[in-house]
This record gives sequence, structure tokens and C-alpha cells, in this order.
Amino acid sequence: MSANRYNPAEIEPKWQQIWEEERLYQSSVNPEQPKWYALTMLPYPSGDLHTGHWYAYTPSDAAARFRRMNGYNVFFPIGFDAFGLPAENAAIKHGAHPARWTFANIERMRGQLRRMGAMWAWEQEAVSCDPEYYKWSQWFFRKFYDAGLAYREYAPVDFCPTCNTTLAREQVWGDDRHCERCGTPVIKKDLEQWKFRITRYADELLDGLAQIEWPERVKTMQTHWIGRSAGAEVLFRTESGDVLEIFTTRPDTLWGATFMVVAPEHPLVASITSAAQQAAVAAYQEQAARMDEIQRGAADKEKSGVFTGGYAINPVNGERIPIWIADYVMMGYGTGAIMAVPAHDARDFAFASRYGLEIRRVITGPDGARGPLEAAYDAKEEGELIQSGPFDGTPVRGAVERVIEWLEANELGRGAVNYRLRDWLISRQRMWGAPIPILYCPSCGVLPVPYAELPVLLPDDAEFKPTGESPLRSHASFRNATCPECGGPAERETDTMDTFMCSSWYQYAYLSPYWKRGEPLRAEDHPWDTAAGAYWLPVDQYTGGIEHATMHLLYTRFFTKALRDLGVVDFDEPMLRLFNQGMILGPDGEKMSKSRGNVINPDDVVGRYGADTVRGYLMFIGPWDQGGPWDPQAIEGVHRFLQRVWTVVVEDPQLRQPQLDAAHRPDPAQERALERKLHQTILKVTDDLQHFRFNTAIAALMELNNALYKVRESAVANSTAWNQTLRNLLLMMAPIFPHIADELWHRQGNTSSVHLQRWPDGDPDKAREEQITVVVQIGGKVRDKLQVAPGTAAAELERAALLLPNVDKYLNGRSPQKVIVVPDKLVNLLL
RNA sequence: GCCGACGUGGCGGAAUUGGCAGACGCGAUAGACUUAGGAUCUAUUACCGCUAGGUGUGGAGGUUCGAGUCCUCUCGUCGGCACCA
Repeated sequence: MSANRYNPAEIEPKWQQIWEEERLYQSSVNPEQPKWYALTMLPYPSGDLHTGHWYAYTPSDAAARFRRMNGYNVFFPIGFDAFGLPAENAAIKHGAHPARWTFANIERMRGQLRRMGAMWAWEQEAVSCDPEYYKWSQWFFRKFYDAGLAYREYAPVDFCPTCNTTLAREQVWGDDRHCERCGTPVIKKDLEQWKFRITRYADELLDGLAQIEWPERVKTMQTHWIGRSAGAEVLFRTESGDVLEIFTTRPDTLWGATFMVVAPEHPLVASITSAAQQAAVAAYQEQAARMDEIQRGAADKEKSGVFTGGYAINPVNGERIPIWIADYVMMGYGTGAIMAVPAHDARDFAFASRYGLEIRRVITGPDGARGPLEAAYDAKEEGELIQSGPFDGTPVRGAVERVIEWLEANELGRGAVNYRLRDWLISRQRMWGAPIPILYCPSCGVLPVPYAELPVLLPDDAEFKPTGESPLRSHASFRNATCPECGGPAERETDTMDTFMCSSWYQYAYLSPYWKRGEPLRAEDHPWDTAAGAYWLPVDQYTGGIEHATMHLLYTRFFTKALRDLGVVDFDEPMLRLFNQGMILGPDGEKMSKSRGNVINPDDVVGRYGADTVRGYLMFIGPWDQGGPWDPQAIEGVHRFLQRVWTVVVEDPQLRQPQLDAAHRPDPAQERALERKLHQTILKVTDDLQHFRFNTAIAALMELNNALYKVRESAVANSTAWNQTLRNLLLMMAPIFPHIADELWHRQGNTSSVHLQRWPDGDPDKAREEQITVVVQIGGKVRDKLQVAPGTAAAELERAALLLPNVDKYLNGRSPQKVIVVPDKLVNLLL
């Protein structure tokens, strides 16, 4: 009897095994077939799969399966982003090598991932901490180095005191500038660090957004992050004759500059400062430097600054204006110096108000106002320039461009563009990452490790101590090397690469994992199988969380553009389409966390309901990009649905008694109704799945099954429509509920997998209703309804409406002044 | 402070171009079947009202024959940026 009950614990492992044995999901290059590279952000092997993984992966699997049934050759790989700090922390705690911890976790997670029943191409799995993987990460570094895209710089950098490493700017989050990983506020340090010249691609990273189908949210975040602003660089001079260059987006307000502000760290401060102001300036500089360590940019803090005692000459009008230092001017942006135009800049206005500096209006108000200002007026559209020498009377709209031309003609400045984006800092003072392949030779200087000597391997005997320092620094045989130039002793770089480096190219690694395994590398190698790349690349559909908007998703775009310029790829963007799923929350609507005690363990729920139910429930909660709370009761609904599908199929009257009494002929109208419902469902589900609307697709499947359920005891169950509906229901369930679909598919007598079938075609003619309801309103209120054939003419609808008894009652002898008829929708009679 | 998204039953959420608000599911209520039911099946379930009917998509206005959907203002929640000149 048990064989006839829905028992996911029995059928799910069975089908997973069959699929794997039959290599059902391994796809290979086939030029005859359109390809679809479906990619989902790879997991970090933290040790346990959580509900968030299920929420990210099972819908993306359903989407990939749907594509496959629609005739695409789908490549859907998986791997592990396996470098990172937790492994190192575990090593310190337990004394085991990070590799052991990592590979044990990977092994465990492979099993958990398999239980999802996803169509991953496991044979092409890639693990980023495998030397055969990171040798290519190092090869890319070397390529970037040779191309001038990787460089070393001594500069102030963000440092996380908990992770004991520097971070890229993208990895510092929030108003308290905390570490993206551990939440600790970062501090500033001056250090020698390796960076990638992502800023070289700033404009292209902006422009490229136009050619990819990514969520606007992500595009906006990247646009803001890159922060392109156009303006001018203008050459001021100090009284002592030094050039003091400023950047401004409003060169049209140059005549309104009443003072200048330079960053406290500006190199000219010392020479500008007068003897009398020296003490005050030094004190302010010291205070600013200290603030840096704590929090310089506390947003609503009142502006402060100190007069240097020095003056500059405004090149456009020869005026002598005071130079101040203030911490609201940053050394890291523009030139670290600004002209202050308090009349037309809110920050300068606040500063000038506090210190009693002149506020000179140089743009009239929209109404022509020329009087004193109560607040900064920064409009660019209305008004004209005043007190601006040759530009008096110039409309402010377009004035920026005209002033730039004038500055260039007079050699006082030039048009310039600044970006908020900074170069990508990739050095990490941690052991568990890909070593940066660089050597330092006392006589030959900084040298890249020769290609043939890659990879620079991580030692397997490193000592892990809770000192906070990378074990590579104290590992003599790692650190001591031979100079490839002079053969003398050299020292190895002990910093490793940011793990975002490894994940910037993993979509390529999957094509031919561990390419050229064991072979020495050469500069002219290609880092993956070019035949596979030519067919599969770029990625057609990428899915993952939005938290990577300005990290991974920016880095991988940069990486691809850099590879294109190196001749490695021939396209501009790595991922053509992106979808960001939302976040699954605990039953209390809060983020799942151990401390809150609201964690749902996927292993438990899979054990109770099976993977298909969990998959379906996660997709049923709501729109995938919205996320939402896990409701431990609502999952029952999806489970019941599967039970009912099971019952309909397994207890199919035709399976029990194929020849029903000839007297029990199905009612043709009922049969047509079922067929209609089927085609409506196919059209709906097809459209929904194309757009990741799993929740409404499942609702439609439930409706279809309810329709079947309602007539299963009737003679309709002995009709072609019934058979067709049952068959197509299973086909449509296959992407979301892969196990039960295949099981029932076989129980229906089919021999090849449901996952090898073509997606059904919905027929709009068969889906069309025979009768539709047209609402009859009087004065906008629904008073009656008409049942008519679709497409009934407006005149006919109006005539029929006027004959309705309710209409007669409400009109009460009056005749409508106006009649609005929308065919197939409504008749509105206005009095 | 700036930018963006979102506010719909007790709950998660549905609603082409403006055209029957509340699909589907959870929960709830009643009944059936049962030794039992936290299984299953059937019915009901936005709110007020005995009915007729009225009221309802965060709030206030507006456009329209007609607004969850469009416009203006406003409140709330979430996310991004944070003196970027």
C-alpha cells in the first residue's frame, strides 16, 4: 500500500540518483542547438546550507529547467567560493589547516545541495581554493600586472581590526563605515597595497549598463558608486606663487568664490600658512588626523575649519581670497582643494555663515532676484550670471560649458571629470587566499613570479596562532625565494588576493574546470577551453543577491572588460541578464539568525515535507525579488497540493479501470471547459516562468489541479481532455517540482524522463472563454451583469443592458444621458 | 540630508492598456466521514447591515463616466549614498 502513497523521502533520492547516473544535466557544446548559460552566485562553504541558499538556488534551478524544456541547451554549473576568513579562524581555533576545514564543509554541502534536486552540471564543479583554480587567478594577476592594471601603492587604506586585514572601499559599508563581513567599524592605516586599476574603466562601466538587462536598482547603485561628475579644473595661485588646483562642477560660479578651502592633509598647507596661524593650523591638522581614526565624516556634524593666514588669487578676476583648511574637504577626491562659493553651495554657505565670510551672489533667482540669500541657491536651469565679469547676463543654463571654453582659451583651467570610484584594493593580510605572485629582490626590485612558476602554492604546514598576523609572514620557506632575474635571495609577497578576485572569473572557470591541470603556465595560454567559451559565453541569465551590487557585480564587469582588452574574451559584459532574489526571513519577519532563534533549518523541513514541497513553498511565498517571512503553516498548503496531484494521478480512474461503461460518456461542455482551463493555464504558467513569477505560476497549477479534482469522479475523467490535462500538468510542474513530476510521469506509463520533454504550447483559441461576464453599471455602480460571447458588439451590449430588470429598476423611467461601453468589460449608464 | 523601492482581508500575497478589488494559499467557522483527528472531503470567510444597500487598497486632495493602478501633497517601512566640491 505504501507504494501508492506520496512519500518524498522514497522518491526524491531515487530520482536524484537516476538523473545523476544518466548524466541528465550534463550539457555539452552543440552548435545545432541554442545555448543558455544559467548561472547562480556560488556559495561560500560555511559548513551548512541555510534556507537562504534554498531561496536563491531552487528558483534559479526552476528557471533553468524551464529554459531547457523550451528547447535550449542549458549549462547550469555550481562550485564553491572557497577562500576566506572563516576557514582561517577555524584553523586558529581547532589547529587544523584551513584546507581541511574547507574541504570537509564542501563535502557536506555537496550532499545538502544535491538534496535540492537541482539540475547542476556537477561534473564541471570548480572550487576556488584548489591550486589548479588559483593558479589561473594568479595568472590573471600577472596579466593585469603586465598590462599596467595591477600596481602597488602606499596610501591610507581601510583596515578591519577584527578581520586583521585591509578592505576595498566597496567592502566598507554604512554610516559608521563598518566591515561588510564582520560589522566592525574600520580604521585608517597607511600601508603599501596592491590595487587594480578599475578606475581606468569607469566610463565604460557606466556606459555598459545600457546594454545589459539588469535590475534598475543595481544599475543605479553602480552609477552612484562610480559617481561620475563633470566640471573643470581651475588653476588658482597662492600669494607666494604656488599653483593651487581645484576641481569644481560649477565653474560658472567662479566669480562668486570668496574663499578657498584645502584638505587638512593638503601638501601646500605648510607653505600657505602664515606664522601667526601656524599653531592653530597644526592643532586643527592633528585633530583631523585623529578624527580620521574614529570618524571624520559624521554627517550632521557642524562644519569646522581654521584660517591659514594665507591668500590665493582668483584667476578669473584677480581677487585676493583667504585660504582655510577644513575637514569637509577630502584629500582623496578631486585635488583636495576647492574654491568656496557660499552663495551657491550649501556646504560653503554653512561654513561661511559660521565664520563670517563673504557670501556673494553671482546667479539671479528665477524671478530675477539679486538680493542677499538666506540659503545657498544652486539652480542650474533658471537665472543669469551677475557680478561675473565677461559673463554678466549669461543665462545659467549652459553657462558651465561656456565658462569652460573661456577658461581653456585663457589657459586658466580645463574641462575635467572626476569619479567617486576608487581603484580596487586587492591585498589581504590573510593566509587563506590566492597568494599575490610577486617577489621583492633587494637588487632587482619588485618582480612578478614567472608564468612557468605558477602557482605560488600556499604552504600546507603553516602555523596558525591567534596573533592576528598572517602565518605566511612567519613561514620562512614560503617567504624566502629566489630572484628570477639575478638568482639572489628574494622575498615573496605575503599578502593574498581579495576573494572577489576568484569570483570575478568563475563563470569562465566552469567551462573547463582546472584547465591545463598540472601543466606549467605560459603568458600566451588561454585560461579555459576556447571552443566551450565560444559557444557558452557570455552568461545569459545570472541570479543572486543584491548585496553584491557594488562589489562582485562591479568587479566581474571590470574583470571582463580587462580580459577583453587582453584579448582573452571578445565581448564586453559577462552577464547579459541579472535577477536579484529577495531575502527569506524568519517566521517573525526578521532576518534569520541564531541569536534571534528564528532559524528554519532546511534539512529539517526537507525531512518532513520533501524537497519538492520546500522548493514550491519558497517559490509560492511571493514575488521572488521581494523575499518574505517563512510561515511554518503555509508550507502545508504546498504539501497538500502535491498530495492532491498525487491522488489525482495515482488514483486516476483510467489507471484503475481503463474502460469505463460506455454509458458514462463525458459531457462535451465539461470536457471543453477542462481543455479551456488547461490552455489558459499553459499560457499563464509559460508567461509567468519567463518572468520569474513562480508564485502566480504555482497558483495557476493549483487551480488546474483543483479543476481536475472537482471532476475526477465524473465521466470527464474518461476523456481525452482529462488525459491531456493530466499529462500537461506534470510537464508544467517539472521545473518547480522535479521529483514528483518525474515519478508521476513514469507512473503514467512514460519511459523517458519528464525533464527531457518539450514544454507544452498553449493554444489561445482553445483558451478563449465561450461566455464572459460584462458588468452593467449605473453611474459607476455595478447594478447587474450580462453573460455574453466575447467580442459582442458595443451596440448589442448596450441594448442588452437596457433590457435588464435591475437596470430598469434603477433607471426608474429615466433614460441615460450617456452610455460608455467597453466591449468584453462593461456598460456604464450615466444619468 | 539626498536618491530609490514599497504600503491591499486575521496572515503570505493576486489583480493587460485605468474597467467586477481580494486569484491562489494559510488561518478561521460550520458540516460530513471517523474510536479519534492536528488526516481527508464539502461549504462559508474584506468590513458594516436583518435585508435593500453601503463602505473599503497608509492618509488628504485632484484628473476621469470609472483609480489599487495616473497626478500633487503627506505619513510610515525598507534599501543605497553620506560633507564627492
